[in-house]
Amino acid sequence: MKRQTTTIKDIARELGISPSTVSRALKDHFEISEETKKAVRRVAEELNYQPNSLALSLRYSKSNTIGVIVPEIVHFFFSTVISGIEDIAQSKGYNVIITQSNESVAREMMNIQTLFNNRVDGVLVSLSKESFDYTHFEAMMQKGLPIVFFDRVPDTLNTSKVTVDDLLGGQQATEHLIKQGYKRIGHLAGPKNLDITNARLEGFRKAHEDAGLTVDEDLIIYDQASNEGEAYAAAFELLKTKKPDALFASNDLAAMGAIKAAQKYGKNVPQDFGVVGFSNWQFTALTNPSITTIEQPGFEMGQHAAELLIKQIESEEEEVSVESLKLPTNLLARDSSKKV
Amino acid sequence: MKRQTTTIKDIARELGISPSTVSRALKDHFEISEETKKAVRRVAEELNYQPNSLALSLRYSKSNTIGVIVPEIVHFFFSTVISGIEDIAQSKGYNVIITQSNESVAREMMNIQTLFNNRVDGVLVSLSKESFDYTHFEAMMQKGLPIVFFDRVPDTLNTSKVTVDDLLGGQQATEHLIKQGYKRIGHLAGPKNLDITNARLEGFRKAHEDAGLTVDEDLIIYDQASNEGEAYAAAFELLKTKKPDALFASNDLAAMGAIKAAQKYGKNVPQDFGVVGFSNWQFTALTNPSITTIEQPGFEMGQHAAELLIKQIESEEEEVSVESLKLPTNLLARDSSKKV
DNA sequence: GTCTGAAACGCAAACGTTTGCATGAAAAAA
DNA sequence: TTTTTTCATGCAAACGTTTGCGTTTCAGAC
Repeated sequence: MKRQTTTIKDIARELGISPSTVSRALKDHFEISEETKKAVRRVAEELNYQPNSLALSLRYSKSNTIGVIVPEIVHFFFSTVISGIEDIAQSKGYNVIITQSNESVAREMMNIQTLFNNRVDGVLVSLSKESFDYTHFEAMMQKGLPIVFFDRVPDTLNTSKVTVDDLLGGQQATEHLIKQGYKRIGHLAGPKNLDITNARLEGFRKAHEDAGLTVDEDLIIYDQASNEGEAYAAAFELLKTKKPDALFASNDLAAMGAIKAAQKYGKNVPQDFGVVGFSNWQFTALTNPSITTIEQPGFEMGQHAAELLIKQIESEEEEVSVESLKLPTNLLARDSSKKV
Repeated sequence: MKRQTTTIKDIARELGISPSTVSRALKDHFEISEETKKAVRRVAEELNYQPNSLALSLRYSKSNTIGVIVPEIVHFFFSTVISGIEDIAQSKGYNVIITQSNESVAREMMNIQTLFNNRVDGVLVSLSKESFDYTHFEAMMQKGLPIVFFDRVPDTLNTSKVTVDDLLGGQQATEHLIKQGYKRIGHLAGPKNLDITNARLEGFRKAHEDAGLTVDEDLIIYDQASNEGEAYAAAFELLKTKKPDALFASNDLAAMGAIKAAQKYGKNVPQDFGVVGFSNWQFTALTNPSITTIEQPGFEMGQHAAELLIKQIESEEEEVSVESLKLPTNLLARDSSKKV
């Protein structure tokens, strides 16, 4: 079935004038007479004229579209960020094309290429787990494609990024546990090579330091937190051998595993064992006990990233301005850590 | 910063031939000599030529882009559907533009208009809660824009739709409870005006009928299931007055509320009170007890909807073929209903 | 020598819009 | 009346690509 649209030419034909006059009339150009303008507007209304964005994009070499590459859409945090992106984009007249890398660099490279070929005005990226090499992004940036990274950002590339203040988050979590009166606090950390792992750990240390406590290195377990079962096992082992009385887990799933381990071990959460997670996944408010966690401002992150990108797109200047934003985290104190 | 791209003209200039020859050479046209083809391919490679999709879209009046309108992205089910859409779209060479209605008709109308103006080849829609009038969609369809609805579909419009078999789901949930030995099963239903509410309720009745049981109408509560607290109150009240020994909730949040109410009331879940939810939200596997629920195949729904749409887009025929798909649900038996 | 035919390529229009410049008519000034 | 000015509109090119049709060139047939 053919798409039925009315173009400027149709209006022109209808009125017996030229397309250029119609174009100008619609833009309220001063050189067009009131009469003609009125007639054009009337016919445009009648035929329900809608400008063809494709033609405009070609003409101006600007598509008013921004591309997004996320590891996966089905993820509370990422979908929240996307929602924030969509919010700003919408308000500034941009469309949003979503692609997912599924944590694969190969797919990521395909995506950025496709987006480029589709002439998006800029791209927002959160890296896949496999991405340690950033040359595919660099190449695009050299061709003049504005890119802003968020959450999972490249360490070396000189580019705009928006992240969460993981150090602060780690600090808030730990500080909270200390204030609640827990003494031997363990940490289920992420993989050692990730920036966020180290930042959260640093926050963990800083909170101890600020409270005049020393960190027992044996209570820090790396890379056993990628899912609930793994965390359960690690926490159980830790309970048996090192006798912690609280645990700061680097994500909420791990926190859940830790709680179950503690309960299995015979501890009462939170009375004799406190747990704090990270990310504020939806389920944390629903479990029993509900889980204390660190809220990451995903929506705001999307908004800021989109704003930064659009600013860059619409900037007249030759050299791009590089800005880095670190958004503050927020402690959500729930039942899993309320000793009193 | 100007975007730096190479066009067919650049290649033509470089070789001193005409753009048309370059175009044909790149498409391996038979009227172009081997020599020229080779030269063109070499230069195209050198200059890293990438065809301008915008120009192609304009030329062919086809953008290879499909639009999506969902109530909200930050929702496990919808993001799963989107993921399925993206999967098919990607494999068939389409881009996906995402918009959200935020449950507002006004926004929905804006979105469909924007998508149309951006010349998407077709649109996938899940209705907002406010959408009882479908004229804005009808208008677009009359203009030749293919639309396929999914999940929340219009009852009257003659169009392709993909839904979940809610009747089957309600039946599976209820049947399961009956088989587990529960006798007085209540139902926290959705709003009365929704199709899904009635379908699930019908399944609830059918299961009773099949088992030779009669439904106690007093055990059916409408529209008290939109969040956890509401469901908690409704379930508690029901427990006090009507003494059910099990509850089929029309969504997982409500199931959670019902579990908490039952526990508060002194019941042991699942020993003396069984609960089944609907949707298989992520948290249902993590709670204590884990929640038995009905799995809705969101990813497959996205895939099917996208396939239907693309088929319609690429169909040569004048009149669109209307297809309705009902996807089977699946019972996930967990702890909240395992009496034995 | 002219003619035919095939091979290889170029011209120009088209998709829908914008915009610098030219053109036309009418009104005002000479 | 002629010239200048003003006002309103049209022409054509451009964005990048494709494609029907025409043109050029050259080899071979007559």
